[in-house]
Amino acid sequence: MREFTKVMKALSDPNRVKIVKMLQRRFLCVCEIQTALGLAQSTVSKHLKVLEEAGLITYTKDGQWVNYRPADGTASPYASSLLGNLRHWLEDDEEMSELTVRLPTINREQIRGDKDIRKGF
Amino acid sequence: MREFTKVMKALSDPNRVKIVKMLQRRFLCVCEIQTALGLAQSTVSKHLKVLEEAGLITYTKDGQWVNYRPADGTASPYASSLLGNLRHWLEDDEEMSELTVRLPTINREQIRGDKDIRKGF
DNA sequence: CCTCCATATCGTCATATCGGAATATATCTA
DNA sequence: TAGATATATTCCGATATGACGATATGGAGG
Repeated sequence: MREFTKVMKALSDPNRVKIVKMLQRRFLCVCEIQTALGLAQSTVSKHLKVLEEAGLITYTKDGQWVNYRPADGTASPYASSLLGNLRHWLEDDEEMSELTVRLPTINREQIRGDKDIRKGF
Repeated sequence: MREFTKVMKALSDPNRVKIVKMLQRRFLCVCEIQTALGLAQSTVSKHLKVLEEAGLITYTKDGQWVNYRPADGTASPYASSLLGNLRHWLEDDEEMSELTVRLPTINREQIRGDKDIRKGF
């Protein structure tokens, strides 16, 4: 029961659903997700933890970056099923469409560059 | 998006999941659900409203009673899909098993009788 | 070792949620 | 109509959630 409700709760927040669906297009680091959603870095980090503990996503570390991607489904059958459905669900959602268009323009190098600009370099 | 997260949120509470799965066995009135779950009547009524607004359950009035049952699925494709999965999901769940055993012993006439006993009749 | 960068964690605030008691509403019955 | 019953709604308190800023951690490179 707890395992099931944990997956439901993880997917009951729009921003977390967006994260999952973005990751189904390509793996992303925290700062890329932060840029895409326009949230504080700490907020994104907590959302990712919730999704990971529900068995919906996983990650691998690559130097200073942490790359998140959808879980393979071995962690939770409920997560696995929902991940399958989410591949086609919400494809016509307006908020998601906008994100999907912007996603290819977002990358970690660009983000670093933007920060330098803000600092006056 | 909102339609989807509403279904997820509705199913993120253990008591609401129990209600849905009980209704998949047979239709129930509010007082029967109240007895099964051991919650206050107002609490059950509120849970039922959340489930109904998510498109997961529906009801018909029968005199003073309101009979709740699973929705037919036309309201929400997300609700419909989850209802399908919930028919087999959590069948081995311990909390659900206990409920399933007790469910046949619960009926509205018995509940009315119990109240009279408490009042000293 | 020191600094920078990406990420995680902590503290805090506003709001949402779940629970119950009390009350309102609606229906059946005497 | 009056009273009893079933359900819905309202009010309130305790806790959970989501947001942010500030701080801690950990790796990369000088």
